[in-house]
Amino acid sequence: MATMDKKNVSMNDVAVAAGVSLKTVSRVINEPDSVRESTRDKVHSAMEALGFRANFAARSLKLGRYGCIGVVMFHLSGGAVDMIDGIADAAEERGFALTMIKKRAGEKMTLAEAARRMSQLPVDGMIFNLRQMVDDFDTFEAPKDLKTVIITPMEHPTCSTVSDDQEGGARMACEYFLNRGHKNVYFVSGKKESLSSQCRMKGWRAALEARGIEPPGPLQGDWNADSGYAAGLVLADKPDCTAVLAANDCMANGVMMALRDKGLSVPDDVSVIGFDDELYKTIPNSILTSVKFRHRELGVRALNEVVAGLEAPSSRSRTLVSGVLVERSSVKDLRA
Amino acid sequence: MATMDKKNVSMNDVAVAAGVSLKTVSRVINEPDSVRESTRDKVHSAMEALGFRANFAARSLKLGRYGCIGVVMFHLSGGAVDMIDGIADAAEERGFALTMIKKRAGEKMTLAEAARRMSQLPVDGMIFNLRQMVDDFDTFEAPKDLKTVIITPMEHPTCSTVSDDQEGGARMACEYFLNRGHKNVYFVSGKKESLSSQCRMKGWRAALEARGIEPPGPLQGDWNADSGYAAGLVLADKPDCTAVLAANDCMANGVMMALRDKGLSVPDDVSVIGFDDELYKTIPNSILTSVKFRHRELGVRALNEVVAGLEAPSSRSRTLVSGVLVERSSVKDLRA
DNA sequence: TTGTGAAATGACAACGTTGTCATTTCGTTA
DNA sequence: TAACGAAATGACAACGTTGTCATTTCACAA
Repeated sequence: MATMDKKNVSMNDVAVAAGVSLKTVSRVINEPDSVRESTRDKVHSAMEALGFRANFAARSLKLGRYGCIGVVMFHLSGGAVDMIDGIADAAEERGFALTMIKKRAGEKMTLAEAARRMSQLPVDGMIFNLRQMVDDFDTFEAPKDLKTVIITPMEHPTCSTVSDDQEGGARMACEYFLNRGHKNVYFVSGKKESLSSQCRMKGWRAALEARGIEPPGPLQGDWNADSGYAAGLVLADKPDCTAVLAANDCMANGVMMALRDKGLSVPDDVSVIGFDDELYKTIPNSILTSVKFRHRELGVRALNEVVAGLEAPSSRSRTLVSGVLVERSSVKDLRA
Repeated sequence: MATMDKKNVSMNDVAVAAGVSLKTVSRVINEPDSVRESTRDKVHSAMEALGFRANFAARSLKLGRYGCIGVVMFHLSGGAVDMIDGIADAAEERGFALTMIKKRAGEKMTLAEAARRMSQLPVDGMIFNLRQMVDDFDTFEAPKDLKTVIITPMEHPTCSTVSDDQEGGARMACEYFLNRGHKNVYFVSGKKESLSSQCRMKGWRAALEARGIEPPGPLQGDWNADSGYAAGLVLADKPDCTAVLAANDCMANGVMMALRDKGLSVPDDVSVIGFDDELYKTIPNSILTSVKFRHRELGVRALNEVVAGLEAPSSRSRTLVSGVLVERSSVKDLRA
């Protein structure tokens, strides 16, 4: 059979089969309006019959671009799904595909290393998803011809960055407490090395200090419910504790369970706010008020920033995506 | 400056700068041992000085392969993170990068459509992550030159498939109940259109029927805790209900909360098993026994299957990754 | 019919690599 | 020193597209 003769069908094969020139086949694909309808049909039939598929490599070589955005996942956690979702949807919409690589578990990857690997791949620009500190963060310089956007709460000297406003979210939650008559707010942190946890803590601290309140020592957690429970047991014994901000919903739930086990009621005795708004998925009739970040939106913004910067890779911007306070009934208004 | 003269530095530029031929530069990159050390050093310095980076398109064009595996996410849910993690790690290890596209929300994507889009991208093979039914599943034929692996519980006539053994996991959980003296097992399902839910239900049914037990009508849930709670309220009124299998942990938790609110104790009055083993993250001191699937392993297997099939795209295999029962204390042994 | 300008098509080079094969250089031995 | 084989290097074509520019075909008016 004719189709078995060659491994790959090229435009030339199609051209011969259709009795036209190579260039005409190219035109049928890239500027169909410029070729007569009868010719177009011939070419289309030939493509169909031979099973032609344009060669990505040749095309990119000629065009000098790939139509792909690189994504480096330094960290792949729960919220990452929504972010990838946002990145992928936005990419799709703008006609880009994603090329992804990941830091291996245990491996220590620097920004420079990530950039080096990415620049061997078919990408026009790249996004780094960076949730922890990395050695060469401040000294890193992105390749001059490859627009680079870093998703991180820290500011970078030369690259564009995009981030949730974690600090602002924490501040918002704190002020929510304070505006309802609470005199102080305790804080349960996530893992020490997590930038999210650090930012949330920073916002909490700032909000209290802005009102002249000395922040009490934060309690160290590890994101999971058990560590929240342990913190809750400690907090239950503090008479001045009327408000607790936990760095995520799981720990907030742990805190609430501990308080309950100690005979205290939420929100009547102690008010609680968490982060990420995901407890309702697991707990029926959940009452937990929570700060929710729009991970999807974050991804969309990051991708748009890359695409916008393709022509001017050295441009630099900083985008913050605000959080939202999802109100339920875990906070008591003490003024009432 | 010399570095500003050209947009992209080619091997030719390096060759001229180093005073060697184009081919020698190529050799320094691909077979360094075949070039004298002094020459190698000259070339390396030149590459450094000019900031040379090999052109992916040209290289792929010549080699006829990309070193990339395509991933199509028809569905991007919680467990997907671990799976992507597995795929990415395995890819990394074998020297492949990932090229990813995603079905847009609301868009209706068929396998043929996904294959068509992927074959325009730089990929040597592809993985479809398919968690719901799709119109052309049975009629789909993968491109002959592009190894295709589908992650799905259904068998496919021509493509290789990889899946968790969801049915087996459900059977295992059921038998766990039955072996401990339970005479019947109730089932709370996930969303109707989910293949996971359907498979889990099928396994539950099979396990009961194998012992000559008529399965009671399943209760319809939607994966979230509230639907589990509703189911739990119904089950609390059934005197013969001693064992409940919920299609995920969130609903299992809902069931347990409802039972408790109705004055029943878990496991003393009713035993419960869930799926996914994630409740411990959210609930302190969680007692829920759960069937856990190894999503990461699933991803690894899928990638390995693609890579193994690169040379023989039409080969076909079926891989099942077994689940694990994580025992806690939510099941009572009635024989004791 | 012929002439005209616009529309349609084609020939050829170029993108930056790697494979093939020829040539040069080198270290050794006669 | 000459001759030799092995090691190192180079010249050139090829991969499958798209851009440039030249050529052919067409519809229409004279």
